[in-house]
Amino acid sequence: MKKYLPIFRKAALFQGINDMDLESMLQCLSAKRSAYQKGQVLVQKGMTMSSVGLVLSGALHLLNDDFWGNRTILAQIVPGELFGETYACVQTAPLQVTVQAAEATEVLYLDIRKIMTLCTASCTFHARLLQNLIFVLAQKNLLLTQKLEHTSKRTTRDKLLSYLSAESIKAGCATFSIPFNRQELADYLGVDRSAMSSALCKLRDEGILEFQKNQFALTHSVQP
Amino acid sequence: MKKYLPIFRKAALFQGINDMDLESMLQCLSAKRSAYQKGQVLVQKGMTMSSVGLVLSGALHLLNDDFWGNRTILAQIVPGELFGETYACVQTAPLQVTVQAAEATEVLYLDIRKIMTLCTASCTFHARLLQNLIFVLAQKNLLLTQKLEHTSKRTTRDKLLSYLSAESIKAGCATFSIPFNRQELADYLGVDRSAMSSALCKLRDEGILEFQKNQFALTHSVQP
DNA sequence: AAGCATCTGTTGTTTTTACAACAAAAGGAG
DNA sequence: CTCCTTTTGTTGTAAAAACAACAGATGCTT
Repeated sequence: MKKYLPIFRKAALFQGINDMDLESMLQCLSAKRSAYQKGQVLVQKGMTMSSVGLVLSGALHLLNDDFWGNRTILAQIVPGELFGETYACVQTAPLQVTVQAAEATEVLYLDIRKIMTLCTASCTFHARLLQNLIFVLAQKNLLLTQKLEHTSKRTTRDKLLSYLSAESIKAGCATFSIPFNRQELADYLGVDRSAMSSALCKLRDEGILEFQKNQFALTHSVQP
Repeated sequence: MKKYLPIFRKAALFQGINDMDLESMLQCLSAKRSAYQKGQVLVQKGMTMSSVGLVLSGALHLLNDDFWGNRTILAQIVPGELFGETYACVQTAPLQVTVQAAEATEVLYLDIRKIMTLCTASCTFHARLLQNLIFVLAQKNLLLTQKLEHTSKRTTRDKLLSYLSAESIKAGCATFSIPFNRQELADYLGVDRSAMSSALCKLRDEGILEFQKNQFALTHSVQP
């Protein structure tokens, strides 16, 4: 593991931790190494992660393939960087992305539970505060990722369907209300209000959804 | 402060912390309360934050106004939720958003340094690990926010200018290279590759930028 | 109830995009 | 060097969006 010291030294996760501490820490965290070939999929969209991945060599791509096969690169992960930390911190959330090796890549996996649990319970609620902050940041990550998933759709229609079906799923009900008026929704989706209004009414005319004010109902199951 | 207990109980930041601990903790963290009127701006884009804001009542909007006045609502913050935590955790990063009161709103500010510093130094590098994880998550937040800023532009041309000028600033140099080929860049920006290629060449013909392969140079200062 | 401001839907025009199909350039392997 | 693959640029067409201007609906205040 020593040959990766240059990577560890520049890794954000290990800043301020010296080489000696590092080695014992890696054992303590039960770090495990894996290697992948170019194009190989490390984790599939929809799965969950219980550990954080640290790229040792090569590069990864975070991909978002939609239903029709449009592929969006959300990010590129290079040596020293992490992936999956958001989903490891919010284990109830299934991966919204697929992780693929952009080239031959080595990865070090660290168990998130061992990272989060402070050895000595010195100041209980202060430690809890840090854990909560981590959770908040990870969840905000998810919100941003979700918004990106909506706004990355090519047409206003698809942006609407992506957003509304996500809201529907979140509400656990075909009928739901949204926290935006039309102008705010248009701003959120990054589109023109009047064009969005047209698209909305067209969807209603096609019988795909119903609405009045900010109460919506998806009447057909639609692939976002 | 007791009247906000229902808010505190459902606030993600305070999960797993009981009411008694909470009160002493708030003093320990030197929490400070402020009130705002509808439409009032709490923090302006470009500033920095040294504390985290917790909304007690009302609602906030995170706004992104671009150079020409197009306004995007990045998020809505309701009671119990935080704002500014990303920028408080990465204090070198100036706010990319403006925080505005969507209605009359009360906010509780918590000093981030007091949150991050564990009272007893029990397991030094483990605590450091948590701090680093927080930093990583906050920075990923920034990356997602930046991508959103690019992709929320209405035209391919503006998306390109937004992205390239950001890369230029990041490189600290008018000439810089990007980590994508054309197809990957198009995927990242969520646009069609060939249309993007056209837009790129048009910008070159107009003398706004030069490029060969993934080496770019902005020849005029352009407002993204 | 009347008046006013805000929100929402409608329509037509212009601009921009996605898409497709192809041509040119660059890079690698034998 | 030549063949082959990948990448990048070009062009034309059909679809979609932005924009602007307006009309109807809704809600609030007086």
